[in-house]
Amino acid sequence: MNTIDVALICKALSDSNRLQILQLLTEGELCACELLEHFKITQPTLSHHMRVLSECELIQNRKDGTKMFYSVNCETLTAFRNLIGELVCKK
Amino acid sequence: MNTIDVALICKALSDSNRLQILQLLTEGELCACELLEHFKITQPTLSHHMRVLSECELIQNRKDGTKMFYSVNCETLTAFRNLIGELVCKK
DNA sequence: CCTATACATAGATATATGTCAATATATAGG
DNA sequence: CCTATATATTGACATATATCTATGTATAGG
Repeated sequence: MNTIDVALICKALSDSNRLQILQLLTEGELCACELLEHFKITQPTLSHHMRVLSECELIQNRKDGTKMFYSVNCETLTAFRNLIGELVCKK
Repeated sequence: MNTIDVALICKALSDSNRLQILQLLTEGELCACELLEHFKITQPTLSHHMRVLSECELIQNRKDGTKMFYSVNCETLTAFRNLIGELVCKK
């Protein structure tokens, strides 16, 4: 993961709705309909946010019947967390 | 620091130039003219980026003669790093 | 089949953003 | 004072983004 990848993930997390979605998903898998209940946005807007989070590979999805279940992509999140963790103030 | 603050910092770091600026500044204080040498952008564009980084309090500045020296705001960076560090995949 | 549910896509709109050229401001040196 | 250097500000422009309404698609149940 390089600087551009990290910037892309930061962009995905630069919206507070998406940041909260990721926080919710770290607790476990949720379907779009469950996520939607937590926000004051419409279903298409949530769908847009899920796409943004998917495109930078922060989350993955699984279809079950009519429901789409989303979960954290642990590999990407861990790599991102580690790179941000290296931003240490050397004073 | 709440979710909105974290999202604001992520937005500041969603540009790869700004992310690299922060990385450079973690190594120590630099003036704008020194920072400018690292990028293929004009001076006004750099000035704009420094303002964005300043507005979310990721960096601070100090004037010395005609030069403006920038450095990391350790308190903000540490708080941000810790909050991102809490985004752990619970599988 | 028909309908309801869950989700995605398309299109529109207002706003934000990254960039530059041009200009303004401030300071140091002679 | 005048000039050079360093930086900030302004204004313009093209692009991206967050959001909505309307519509399409797929699946489950009767």
